[in-house]
Amino acid sequence: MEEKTDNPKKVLHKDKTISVLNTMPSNNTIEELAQFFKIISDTTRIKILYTISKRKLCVIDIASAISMSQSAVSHQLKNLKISRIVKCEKIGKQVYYSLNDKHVEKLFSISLIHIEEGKSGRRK
Amino acid sequence: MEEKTDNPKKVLHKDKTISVLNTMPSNNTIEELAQFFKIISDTTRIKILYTISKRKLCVIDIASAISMSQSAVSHQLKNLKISRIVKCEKIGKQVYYSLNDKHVEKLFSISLIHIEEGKSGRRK
DNA sequence: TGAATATATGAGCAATCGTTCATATGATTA
DNA sequence: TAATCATATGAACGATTGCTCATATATTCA
Repeated sequence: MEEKTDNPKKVLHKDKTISVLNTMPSNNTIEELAQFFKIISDTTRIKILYTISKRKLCVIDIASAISMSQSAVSHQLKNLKISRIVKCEKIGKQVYYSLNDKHVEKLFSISLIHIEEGKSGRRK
Repeated sequence: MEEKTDNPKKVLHKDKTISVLNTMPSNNTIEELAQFFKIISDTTRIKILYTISKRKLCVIDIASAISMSQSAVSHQLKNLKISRIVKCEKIGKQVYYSLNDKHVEKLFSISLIHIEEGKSGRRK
């Protein structure tokens, strides 16, 4: 599961490619990076994160705010919780969810800048 | 394709959920955010981005550096190019790819911090 | 205790994704 | 021009994902 096809074939610039490997994180770290971006790459989860970014909310309020079913939201909250991006707190019958990671909002704002720049650069 | 199931059911705290909607980006923007995170949520693409982060490289050098087939890398470079995260420059037979987005490296470093913090918080 | 409410979860299904394989395209060189 | 090299691409296939539906669990309240 480490390396896929061992397919070295040819290298045009061996010296360059070797030096690149020094800055490359370990396979394990790359896998964690990918996993983290995957969790914030779904529109439902992004909406959930925005919804609870200001204050903690219970599941049906989140579902109502983003017009998704309770079940769908609950499933995604579970994923977000496993990834330690949200935390929850049970009060009576309700479970209140809130952000557990101060980095997510920063990632969103940086990425929105990226998106906006892409738009202005794409004008014809 | 805009709203999925229109399933309002009940709202426990209507005042809270309404105020949340003010900070929520448009559906279109959310979709673009999701698309952007999706493109950097694959290990092959992350490795490619790290590989070309220092200097531009041609396809087979990238493939060699990350031990993936030329075809797989070429397919993913196409995706990265469509998303405007990399740019390319043809010189003779080779096509040299490089980063087109200064934000990606920042996202990686912030995310690595998130991952590291997660690890230290998880100790028992 | 029983009904109602809030949340969680398993199964199933359609859609998306990333790879391989085969081959096409485009550029250089003998 | 023919052979070779670098890259791109379409089809196919397996794996993953996110939803719905039905139902389980847990808490409150009458």
